[in-house]
Amino acid sequence: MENQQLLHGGGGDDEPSSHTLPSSFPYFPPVPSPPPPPSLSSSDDQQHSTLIAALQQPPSACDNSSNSLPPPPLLGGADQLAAAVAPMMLPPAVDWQSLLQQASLMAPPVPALLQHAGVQLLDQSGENDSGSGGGEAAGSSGGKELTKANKGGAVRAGNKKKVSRPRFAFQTRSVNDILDDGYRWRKYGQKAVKNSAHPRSYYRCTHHTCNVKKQVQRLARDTSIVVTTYEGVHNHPCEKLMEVLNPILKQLQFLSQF
DNA sequence: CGACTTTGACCGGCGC
DNA sequence: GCGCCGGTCAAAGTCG
Repeated sequence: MENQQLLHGGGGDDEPSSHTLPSSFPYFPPVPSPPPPPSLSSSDDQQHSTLIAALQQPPSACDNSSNSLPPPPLLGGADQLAAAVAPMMLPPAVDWQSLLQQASLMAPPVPALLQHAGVQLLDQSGENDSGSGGGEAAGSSGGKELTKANKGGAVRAGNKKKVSRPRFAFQTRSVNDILDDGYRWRKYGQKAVKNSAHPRSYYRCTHHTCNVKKQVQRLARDTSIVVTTYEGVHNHPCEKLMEVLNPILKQLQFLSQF
């Protein structure tokens, strides 16, 4: 698991549904020269042959949870930030705490830092709905007040059509299903998926104002590969990230006084 | 006791 | 119209 890899590949019938992410997808910070889009091959064989992009980040201090997956994104971000900032003399007036909080809000750790790590996301999707980002909080308001008659698919129907939200997926090679991305998730469902011996699990961010969801599923053909699909944008900072960064921030603030 | 997981049921979308 | 499928709900169970 230490050699967990982040993989990239095209869509397949045994993978979570996914689509090409529009360039305007707000999840990611601007990237100077975006990597070529994943070649979405319809061929199942080719699909696996496109698995690439081994993660080059060191294991994360942020990864202290039950699962052994390094949350590369988080750590990479923290490390990179510290490495970039530490050598500089910092003006004491800078509010690093709020800066990082903003950064955390604007660029959720997983996708953004994956890109920092040189990893191509396997599969990014999101038919830009107008409510990405801030819209997530609004979207969460309707969910809890569903009557029994409205449960299930009625949620989507109630919001007009199928409400598309920012989505992206990536593959990791790991024995653990759950990728510790620094956020807290609550499992709310599990379904057997057609053509796959492994069920798909559904998780929701436990933050009360956040309605981000993710799906976790193993590939049918290569059970060592876990496909994680995120849907939505966190509207709150990553708790674990802030935990990791707080000591660094304090040091930086201290050093910046000289 | 609260937070979380499990699991069967329910619902809408979609293809035939 | 019907049946399959994916996604979600919520009660019951589990855990710390």
